[in-house]
Amino acid sequence: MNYKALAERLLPGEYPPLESYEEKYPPRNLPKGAEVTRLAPSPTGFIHLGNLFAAIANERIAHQSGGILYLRIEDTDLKRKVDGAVEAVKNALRYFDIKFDEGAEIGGDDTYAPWYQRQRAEIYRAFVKHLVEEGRAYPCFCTEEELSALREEQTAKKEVTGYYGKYAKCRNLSEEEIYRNLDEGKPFVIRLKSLGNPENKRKFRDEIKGDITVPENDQDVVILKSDGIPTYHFAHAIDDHFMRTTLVIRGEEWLASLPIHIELFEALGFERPRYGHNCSLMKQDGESRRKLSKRKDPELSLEFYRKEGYFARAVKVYMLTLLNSNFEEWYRKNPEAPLESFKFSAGKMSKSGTLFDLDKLNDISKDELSKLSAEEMFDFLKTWADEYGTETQKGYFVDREKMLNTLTLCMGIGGKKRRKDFTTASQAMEFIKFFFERTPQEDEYRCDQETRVAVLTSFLKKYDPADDGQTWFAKVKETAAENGFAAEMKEYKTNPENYKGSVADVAEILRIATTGRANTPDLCTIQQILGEKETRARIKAQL
RNA sequence: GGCCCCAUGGUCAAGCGGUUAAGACACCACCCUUUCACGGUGGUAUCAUGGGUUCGAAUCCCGUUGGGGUCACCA
Repeated sequence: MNYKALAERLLPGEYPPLESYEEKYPPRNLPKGAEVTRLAPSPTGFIHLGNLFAAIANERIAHQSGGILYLRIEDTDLKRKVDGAVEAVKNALRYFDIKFDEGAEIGGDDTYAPWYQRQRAEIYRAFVKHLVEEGRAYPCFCTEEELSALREEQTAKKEVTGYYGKYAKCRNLSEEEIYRNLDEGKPFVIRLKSLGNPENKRKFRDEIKGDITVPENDQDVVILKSDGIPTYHFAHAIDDHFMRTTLVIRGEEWLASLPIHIELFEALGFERPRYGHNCSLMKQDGESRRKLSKRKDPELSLEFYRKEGYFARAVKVYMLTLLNSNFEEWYRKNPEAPLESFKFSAGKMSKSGTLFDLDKLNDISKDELSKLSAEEMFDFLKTWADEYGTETQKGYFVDREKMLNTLTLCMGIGGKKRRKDFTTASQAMEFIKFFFERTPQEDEYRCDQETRVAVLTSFLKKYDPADDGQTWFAKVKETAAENGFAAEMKEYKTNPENYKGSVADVAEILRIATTGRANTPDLCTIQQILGEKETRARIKAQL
């Protein structure tokens, strides 16, 4: 077989010599130990927590080693393309402070561009042509129908499915048959002529999983599709070589195709990058758990977290605690240190699937939010409200002074202990709402109407907006005593049967009457800020 | 089904041949309390299973079971 002629027929025309690509995309001039990592999404525009999870790992590893993180767009499949996707991905990641050094629409060093795989067609084809010339790749004319028939046959016979060995029909086509097919204008793909045998196992060192065994590949995988564009596997080998990637951190779902990638790198004569296959973020689905999916879990999209107003740093801290098990302890000891100063390590990444735990995220969110100053909170909430808030909510920010005071009170700034009442911007906006209007009753009074009216009436009689906190609370106690409630907690606890309840219950009645809720900051201060008129009006309305 | 990965409380997990098997979230109780929160203290709860190896196993080996991933001209 004249492979040279076949290659020319399959991929006609002059291609630059292979070495020229080595020169065009030279090894990077980086300090020793610097890692080059990448994020390589397909342009569906959809990005979820699992993607962020991997993104943070790649970003940390690149930047803490003095290396490079770049963005490559894997757009070899037109069906996946969505307009504006690259912008969407960049925005989502920027929100979480993932910064690229170079890549699609990033700017920076363009030595290794283009960053869209579709624009790299020539490089791929040059190397495919080379493989054909060497007899390591061949055209395949099988139709979709033939292929699926083959599948069924193999399934029925309980054999491994795929295009390999004796099932690789086109592998053994004669020269005449090939040219006849070509002359008839039959569409074709180009497949790798695999030399492997899955019975042979190889030791492989994975940066996350450690030593694993990998069977040799024997699948004659498609490397160039009938539209002349490579498949993921082939593009991966070419791109990660010429973009000089040193470490590929990618999802565990790729582990199964590692044998293909190993063979491809060897066939091309490239040194391969190191790999780390990270566990997927899982979701509880009824009895079992499964990996996060774009289709089934839209609520886990990054967009969802922005809409809810999750604090980016909190999400990042949570991801980091999942990513590196020693992070949490480090963070506890170094609460003030920038997150970047944590020594991230691929070897510390979990080997088994991790269930996403919203409770934990929420806890971290409260902590992170409680560290903000009133101004920082103002900015955080305003940014959120500008994009996602209602008109009413946007209005809260008009009177900056009032908003700042409100936040100061609601966050417990200046008090002994910071409050931690809300998890997200949208929750925060709900929480502070009673300042601007009495919220519709969220919590029910836990007493009968008669008691409530009696309590409120006697409080109203004593109420004086000029009272300071102590005097105010003394009056709450009096109100309690007058209505059969214990004024002192201790007294109530020793003889609960003597009372209807304690001063706490009275305070709750007043709180609900004033705000609509049982959970608010200091009630006395709230009433002061609301003013006498508003306070009286709100309470009277509850009689 | 074949192949590969994984296995410590409800969840995230420390542990690397000898520990009372850390810690965090959640849950419960109590304490603090000028109410709501915050905070503090304590508690419930884990080494999937069967065999080895060893004086000694959560830790090493093998089997079993269970969970996950993957088997496209998708990435």
